[in-house]
Amino acid sequence: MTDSVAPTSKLPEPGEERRNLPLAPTDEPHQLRADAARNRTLLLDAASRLLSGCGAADLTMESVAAAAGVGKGTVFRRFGDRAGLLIALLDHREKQLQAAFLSGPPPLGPGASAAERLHAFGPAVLRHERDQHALILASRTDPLRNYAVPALHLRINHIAMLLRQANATGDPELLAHTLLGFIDTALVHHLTVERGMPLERLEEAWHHLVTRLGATA
Amino acid sequence: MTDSVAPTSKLPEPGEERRNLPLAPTDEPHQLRADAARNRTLLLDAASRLLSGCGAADLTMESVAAAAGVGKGTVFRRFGDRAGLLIALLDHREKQLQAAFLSGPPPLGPGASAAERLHAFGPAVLRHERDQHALILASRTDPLRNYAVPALHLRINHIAMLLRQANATGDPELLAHTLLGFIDTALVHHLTVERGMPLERLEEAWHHLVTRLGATA
DNA sequence: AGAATAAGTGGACCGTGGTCCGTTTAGGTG
DNA sequence: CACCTAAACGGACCACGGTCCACTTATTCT
Repeated sequence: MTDSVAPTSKLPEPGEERRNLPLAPTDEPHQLRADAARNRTLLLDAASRLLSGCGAADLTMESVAAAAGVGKGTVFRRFGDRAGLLIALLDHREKQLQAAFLSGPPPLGPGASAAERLHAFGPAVLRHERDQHALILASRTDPLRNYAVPALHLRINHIAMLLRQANATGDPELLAHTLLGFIDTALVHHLTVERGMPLERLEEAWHHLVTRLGATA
Repeated sequence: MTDSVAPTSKLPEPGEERRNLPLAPTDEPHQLRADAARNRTLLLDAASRLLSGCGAADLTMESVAAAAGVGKGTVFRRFGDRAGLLIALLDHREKQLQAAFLSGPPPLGPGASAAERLHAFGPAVLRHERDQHALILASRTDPLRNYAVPALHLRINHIAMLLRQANATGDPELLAHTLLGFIDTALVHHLTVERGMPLERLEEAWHHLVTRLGATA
């Protein structure tokens, strides 16, 4: 679980909502000092451990700090804020999914046609997110923050690329946003859990969408 | 400026359903006691006034209570939490938009074809939300909360209805979610403000989407 | 009218996220 | 090795959202 994460971002206060962050491209690739790196994994481990014993909502920054044997200030210095910590936690698990659609076997990975890969993408994400929904939802404090998460960019670019390969009509980037919006954790959770909609219905709708939007003119 | 807010409101909601969440504060129109109703408008007015003097992020519950001349507990009793207050504030302004697409003049309102109304809907919402984005984003603390807001249900049902009228293929409700997802405030703000995308590009993409998804089989 | 009761009120109180700043330490340099 | 600097640390501290509960008041009932 030694993966990188944004060290922090300036926390704005005066104006109003978040400014246009320079969009931390790759996470914190800046090599940390030895003790800092050690504490970082200590913290992530502690958080992960605590998380398996209580809901994400009950995870307090102080308890994580204590469990890791460091001061509270250290947690904030490293992860910026609570959401930052949770996102760092998610980032690690996300990598497995990324590997699957970037370089895994068809139909998700290369080797299948663009259309096939698009069709396979929805269900794959749907299932992946279902397992992580508690963490993901807990990490969404600021609605704009999502768009700063590198993992999302990767998905957008991936889908946009597949759409181009499939010769879809329209704006690939915006179509990608549309498709990803449909399998967004919050929406999916609302529909399946709160509204009791079967997952199959969502998957079917996904295929319909892909067929409609990804079709060649 | 300080707009006096309707004390309360029950909007006729077609297809009212689920209720497994701790009752959204906005939909408790069940007649309040006289003093409570008075304090409610006092609070909304105070909040609105304070908001025009500072960003939504700086609005504290205590300051609203003080400005309205009531205790802090009263604010929470009435609106549940901070998001509830902000949503109540938005709800009032939202009604104008609702009137426009429910009973206003074509092409947004009845009188135009379903397809025309769908095409007109996107730009209308896009503009409406642009004005309110600060408040809207500030009210989005809990990602699932959005789906409990009555205004969203109204939009969903409206779009789904238009899609049916237009004989669109696929699942009308899920298509409605897809379309609305594309014009979600957070996404639009991200694309236009943080990414500098011109609004026209979004509108164009909207028309493309509607054409693609709303088309008769 | 007065009694009964449900609804509303306010502010002390608490927990947690987030900040601040004086202190400590890693690790490079001569 | 001694020294120096930037990075990291920790925990006191603060502000704000949210809860609680003893008290007040509107409304209904007889």
